[in-house]
Amino acid sequence: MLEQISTSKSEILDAAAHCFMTLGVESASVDDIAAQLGSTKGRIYHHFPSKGALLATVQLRAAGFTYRAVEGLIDANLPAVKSLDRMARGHIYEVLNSLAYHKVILQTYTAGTQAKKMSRVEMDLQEQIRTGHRQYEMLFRTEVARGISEGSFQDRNLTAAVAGLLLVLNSPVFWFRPERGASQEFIDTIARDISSMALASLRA
Amino acid sequence: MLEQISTSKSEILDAAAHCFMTLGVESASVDDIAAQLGSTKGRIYHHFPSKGALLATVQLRAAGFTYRAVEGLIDANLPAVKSLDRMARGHIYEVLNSLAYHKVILQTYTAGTQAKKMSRVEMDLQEQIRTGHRQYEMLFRTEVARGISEGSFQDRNLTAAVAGLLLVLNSPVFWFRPERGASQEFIDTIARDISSMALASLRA
Amino acid sequence: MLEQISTSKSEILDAAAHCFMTLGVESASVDDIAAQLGSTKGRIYHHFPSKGALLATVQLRAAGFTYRAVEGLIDANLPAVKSLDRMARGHIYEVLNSLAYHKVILQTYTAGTQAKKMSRVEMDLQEQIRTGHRQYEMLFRTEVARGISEGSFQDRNLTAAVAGLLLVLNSPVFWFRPERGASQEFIDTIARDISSMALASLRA
Amino acid sequence: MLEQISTSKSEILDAAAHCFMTLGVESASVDDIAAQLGSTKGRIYHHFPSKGALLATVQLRAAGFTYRAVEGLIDANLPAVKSLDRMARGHIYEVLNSLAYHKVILQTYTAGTQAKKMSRVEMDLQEQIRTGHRQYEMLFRTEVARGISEGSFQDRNLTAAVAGLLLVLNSPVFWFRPERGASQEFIDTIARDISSMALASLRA
DNA sequence: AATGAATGAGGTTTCATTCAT
DNA sequence: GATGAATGAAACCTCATTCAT
Repeated sequence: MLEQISTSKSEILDAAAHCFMTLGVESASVDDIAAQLGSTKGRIYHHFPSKGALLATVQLRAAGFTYRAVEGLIDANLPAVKSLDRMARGHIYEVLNSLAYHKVILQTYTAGTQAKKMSRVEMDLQEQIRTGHRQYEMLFRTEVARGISEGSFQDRNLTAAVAGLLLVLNSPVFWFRPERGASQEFIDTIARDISSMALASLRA
Repeated sequence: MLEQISTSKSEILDAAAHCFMTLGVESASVDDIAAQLGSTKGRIYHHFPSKGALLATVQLRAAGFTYRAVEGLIDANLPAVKSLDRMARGHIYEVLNSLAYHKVILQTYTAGTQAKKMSRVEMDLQEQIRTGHRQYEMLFRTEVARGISEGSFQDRNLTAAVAGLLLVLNSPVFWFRPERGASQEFIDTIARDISSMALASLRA
Repeated sequence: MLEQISTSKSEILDAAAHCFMTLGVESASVDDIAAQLGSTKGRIYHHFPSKGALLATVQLRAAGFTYRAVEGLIDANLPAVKSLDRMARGHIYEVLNSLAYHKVILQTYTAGTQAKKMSRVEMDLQEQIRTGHRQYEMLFRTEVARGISEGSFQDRNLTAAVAGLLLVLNSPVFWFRPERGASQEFIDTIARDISSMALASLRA
Repeated sequence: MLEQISTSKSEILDAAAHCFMTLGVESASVDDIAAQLGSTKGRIYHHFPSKGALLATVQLRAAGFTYRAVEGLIDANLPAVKSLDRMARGHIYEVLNSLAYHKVILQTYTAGTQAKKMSRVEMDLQEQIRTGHRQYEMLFRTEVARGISEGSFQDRNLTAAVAGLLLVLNSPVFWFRPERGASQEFIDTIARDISSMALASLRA
């Protein structure tokens, strides 16, 4: 899961994420991404077999970012509410930090469901993405379940509860504008408030 | 603001909303919409000057749906929590009822912000949409503010609180599948639970 | 040749000439002409079977304008140079007077030669136009020939000489801007100078 | 101003000029040009951003042809009449030599003036064209002015005189048919006669 | 590793024309 | 006499992709 990625590839992924974010996944052309890179399409096609594969790799990377950021924050010795608060804030910081990537994920979530034809490579990547997403969700699922059994949270359908939780944690993706130059203080406030709202929605 | 819309135009809007929802706003072609209508592109272009204008009109309609549904449910005589609960449920019912339209709104929210070139007409429509959105948000903002002053809600940044609230209320758009034939009972459960979670997230 | 034309038809022809002039024959759409008229395409198609027929009728009218204006100015009793000067000025005044129509003629002259398929009606009209044009040219041809035999003009190929003469007489069509509001005095100057240059080019 | 143009680009320009000439600027489709090239539209759009830009480049090239041909023929040591005669003949030879290009120029001169919406690139090219045209006109303007001061030409409005002069020099564009295989002798005759007529029209 | 030329499929849009009313 | 809806052909343009270098 932690593939080594070359500098050139990494640059391409950053440029792609930026373009997908600013122009939209569908509107951004491979030429746009090349222009952002300051080179030509050829470079991109040398490293990625198709636009779809490039997109999928961006999504995979985004998933990896939050997974690695949150994984280490889980603390089974703390009450679930405390542990989840750490995770929630970690998630939010990471989202704000690699916003372009997470905007891309969001778009693919909301886009049409009726799949267009995909190559084999793209289907494999999509499967990896789904697996990663399930694993990430499981991190939260476990802690929410613990919170319920500890009596801190209302005993609701786990799937719905976790979905709602993650939705709120991702909410800055909808409205945060990094180009306006947010202060660290502002970011801290956001992380604290959103985490607090998200946990409040679960409370008994 | 409540323009009369001809039957033919209305049919086109429904078909467009359906296609935008199932295929995605960008992927759905004008031909797809025409096929859904069982007629030709020409019919669409006779009534709408561009795909962008058609999309904007769909969005405007979606906004009108929830506005009209919720507007009448506000009750300033009730405690804010009660009034907001009525509004929240009304919103959810309307969203589930005209799901295609709201899926479209969601997509345009998450897509790229860096405008591609728009015609005059499209810019005017976008301005109308923004205005309508602000007005709708204001309905909730007022009641949330009242709830805070009544002491029922935590005193948080209003903008963030309302944004979070509406996001949760719109969450079914992400996962609800009407094609699976939801029972009225199920719909009632959804409306109740989501409304409850949304209000819980605001509570002091 | 002097068909009676109804008021409605005449209005349509004026609107068409105006649009053809300002937008170009190809760029001007039937809708543009209808808009200029303040009515809809239907009105145009009620009176003219096709855009091509409408164009041809405009051209025919333009030809008629100059023919009728110049015809009566010929004076076989005067020296050819004098007679031609009267004709030349008459032509220029008429061109400036119905500029839109003459701009249209010019465009069809310069456009591509490889005909697109024409309906029967259009071919008939085109034939009428060619006939009219030949007749009009003949008016000048006769007088130029007389001028040569009188020794006032250089003995050159008649066709080339008349073509050159008419080209110069039509030259204001290329650059005259009626919207700048030319004074009668300016118009008189133009008519005199151009006529003088045109005749000078023939002189022995 | 003398940009180097690749072979492929040059081929495209020739094909475009040919199609614009034979079919008319508006009637000729990009597909027609591609067919003339024996390749696909894609090739054209790889080199030129739009049909308008392609057209403008053709015009620019045409302007360059005559400018370079005539520039070196000016001889301030000769009487203006002689110098202008050299220029006039040079212009005519060049026009006959690159007739397709000059037919295109003519068409754009006579077409509608009310601009349809143009991209930035096209507007820049149009500006270059206008500048080039003014410079070319200036070459003749200077010599005509000299001719007037030398007493060889009638003292008329310079703008009108030069416009008339150039119109006559361009007149073969209206009627010359290269496909009929003109002999060198015929071409020489044309150049001599037209030059003589054009200068005659200026004479005192 | 990267470029630049070229392709072809598919997209949006325009527009002359027909037709029921 | 005139309108408004609808059509279908054809236009311009975009863009993911391939390939020779």
